[in-house]
Amino acid sequence: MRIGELARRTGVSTRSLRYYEDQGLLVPDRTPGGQRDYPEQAVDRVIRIQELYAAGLHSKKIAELLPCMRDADGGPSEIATPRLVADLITERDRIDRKINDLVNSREILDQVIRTASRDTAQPGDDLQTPSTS
Amino acid sequence: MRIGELARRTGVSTRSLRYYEDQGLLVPDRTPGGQRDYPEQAVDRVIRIQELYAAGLHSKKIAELLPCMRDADGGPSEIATPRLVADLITERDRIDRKINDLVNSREILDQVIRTASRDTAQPGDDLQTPSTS
DNA sequence: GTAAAAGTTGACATCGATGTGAAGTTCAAG
DNA sequence: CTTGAACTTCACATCGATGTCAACTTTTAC
Repeated sequence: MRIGELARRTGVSTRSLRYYEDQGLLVPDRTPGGQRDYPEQAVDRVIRIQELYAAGLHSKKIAELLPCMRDADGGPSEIATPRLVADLITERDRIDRKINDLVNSREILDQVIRTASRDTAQPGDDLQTPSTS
Repeated sequence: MRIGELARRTGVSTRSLRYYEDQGLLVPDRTPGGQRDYPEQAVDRVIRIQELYAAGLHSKKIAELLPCMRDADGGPSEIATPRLVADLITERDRIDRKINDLVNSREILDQVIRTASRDTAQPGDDLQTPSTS
């Protein structure tokens, strides 16, 4: 498929898709005319890339990581080098800390919300507060 | 206390502390000579500010939020306006999504780590993988 | 009083994914 | 063949907290 369709189907801008190529994350074939031609499998990959970006990984680390992940089409996945594994463990720890921070901040926010909701509640207000789970 | 001590005690750079003042997050008194003079309570506040930054809130939102939080010294906390509460609920939802994303990514990372550890394990390697909790 | 340490303001730099706009090319449909 | 949509490359802009450097002032210690 061409870049426009991939963008539509993943919700990622064409600008970003080209950037991913630049970073070596997703290198498509080219049509005779020079346009990008992505395989069906690119959709999943783009989504995975976005997830890893969301986790705070940088392009370079993602580029190293991707070949070590089993693709949906089951290509042979490379084995991470000890060097990469060490990096990933560092990242995992960072993510763990981040999750803890977020849970903590969420609690803080929620407390303010609950306080305000209690103190300003009007008859008919919905008093439900979503559970933390 | 002066800015250097506050920086040392919170682990936040003096640059950032001045920036917080600029954003109206933490406005200290001044000594006759013009130097910043922070109350003891500033330590807690700086930490809280950092937590909120870590949660992805921007200065402006934090500035609105801070007066609504009960201080350690128990000053009277303002009640959040309905407008702010709506914003905070949006932020809380965003944080919830972010937490879910992170947990997901953590799992992905962990899988690669576990796979590599299994496939490259040497006699004597520590096979423990920290639990997700 | 003098020097060093710590403070002040102001300006400019950084990082990295993404937005945006220009100028030109390819593709698809009439 | 022609037209417009979709694509190409290239360049520059953005956002926001923080780093960094310069020139100057205040505080502290001797």
